[in-house]
Amino acid sequence: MADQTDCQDCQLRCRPLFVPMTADEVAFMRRFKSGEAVVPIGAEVMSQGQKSPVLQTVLSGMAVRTVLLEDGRRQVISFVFPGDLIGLHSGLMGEARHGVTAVTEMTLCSFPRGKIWDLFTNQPARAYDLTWIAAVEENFLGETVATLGQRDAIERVAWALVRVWRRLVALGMERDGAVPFPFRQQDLADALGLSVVHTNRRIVALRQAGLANITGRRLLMHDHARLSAIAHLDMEKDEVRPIL
Amino acid sequence: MADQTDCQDCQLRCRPLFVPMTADEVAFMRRFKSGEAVVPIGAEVMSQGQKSPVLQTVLSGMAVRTVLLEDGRRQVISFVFPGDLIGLHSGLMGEARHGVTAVTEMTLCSFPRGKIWDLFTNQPARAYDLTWIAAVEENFLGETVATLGQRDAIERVAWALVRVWRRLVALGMERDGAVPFPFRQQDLADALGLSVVHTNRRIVALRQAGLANITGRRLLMHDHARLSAIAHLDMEKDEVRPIL
DNA sequence: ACCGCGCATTAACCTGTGATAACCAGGTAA
DNA sequence: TTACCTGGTTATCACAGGTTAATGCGCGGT
Repeated sequence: MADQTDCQDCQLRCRPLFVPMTADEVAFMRRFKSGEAVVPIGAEVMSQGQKSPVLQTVLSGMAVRTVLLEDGRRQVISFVFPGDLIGLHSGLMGEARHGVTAVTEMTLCSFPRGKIWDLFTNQPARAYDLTWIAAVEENFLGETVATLGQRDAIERVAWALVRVWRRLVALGMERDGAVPFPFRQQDLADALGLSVVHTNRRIVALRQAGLANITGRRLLMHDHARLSAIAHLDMEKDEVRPIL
Repeated sequence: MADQTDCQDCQLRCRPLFVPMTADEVAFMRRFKSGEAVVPIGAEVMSQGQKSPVLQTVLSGMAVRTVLLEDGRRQVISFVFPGDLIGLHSGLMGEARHGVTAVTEMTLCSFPRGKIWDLFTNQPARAYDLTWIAAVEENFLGETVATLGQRDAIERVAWALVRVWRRLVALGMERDGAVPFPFRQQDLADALGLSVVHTNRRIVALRQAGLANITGRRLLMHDHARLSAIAHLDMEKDEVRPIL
């Protein structure tokens, strides 16, 4: 395991996006961590309807959280980025109600499910953070519901692009006005409740308006302010959040 | 405060819908509880954008959780029923991103925000439950996103009615094949991302098909199985959940 | 250098839902 | 009794977005 990241040296958790950990917490996480997993592009990190034996924090790579419907359609619940936690639901409740599929190769930091109780009894601060993470996620889903329920197509697409952009910028992944964008237009469409065709129409419109552009697996942001205005997202600084 | 419910005698938490509490937990909750609040019909339990000094469990009555958009439109994020927790977000993170408005008179069991930390340090089992509650809620919002993103109007309406029905039945509120339904069609429409007019068209269709009927602030369920099929909800037993 | 395949893009056509508006039923205030 | 208000119902018409299908294009494989 010489190639694994020691929590002590973990670059990810030091990003300003995340709440800093105390030395004590880092020490606990090192004991809590059971290993790392590498997931190839396109593979399922977690399958809908199954129990997951682990809780995982994304160290690198991206994924989509999806619900598969009986009739074959799917809904992308959310995009998954480095720092996000996977498996909390299935960890606490029974089986997972959604699946997680990697859209790039990913490395995951694994924590055994059996030790969660240990975390609650011995590390109240970490338990608090875990709840906080769940609350952040719930909050975000609330915004998603509002977007799908009330916004029209251009607004939805703009919203998704700005959300992805801001998150990756906060992670320090921006280079020359662009961030990685490994998602397909089909993923975007499934996330926004639109058809691929119409999603494409709207993306083209944004491109022609000179606001943003998706090309070569990258998202180029030309006018963050105007796009945010279309998305009805204010320009406030994103809040920090805990990381496991 | 002679008219307040003692946690010891609380009928609500004894419903089979909820995970039973140990005597020790009940004792803690009695100390944790700071009082009760009665909210009149139509009043705001919590306002969007404000800090809430308390965490509250609904003892009786119902509400809608809503997000107000700049342009005056609103999205109903979810309906709130007895046993639900209000204020977790604003309790952990800063201010609330959504508001809660009573659609009937409500009684709420209040817990001071300042004691949350106490809960995490001294009652790990209760802290675990709190996280569990957050996860259940998040899970439900995921289902909501899938519904708004992928379902058409009839399916959405059916979904909402079945969800409300099952929850109230689990709470023992069913009488003669009907449960209280204090929400307006406008609330339903705002929850499902439909116009009131179209929501009404679909409700009428369900009524004429003899599946369900909303009348006199009550929901009559005539064919739970068929309505569930339309809503793409399977007939499995609802899981239990913790209550604070 | 050519083939094949997954994605993006465009076009033509169709439909579910929204917007508007008018009307109705029941509750309540005077 | 009347007037008024809230919430539900119905009809008409327009359009955002869905559906289908054909075309283009870049890239890895042979």
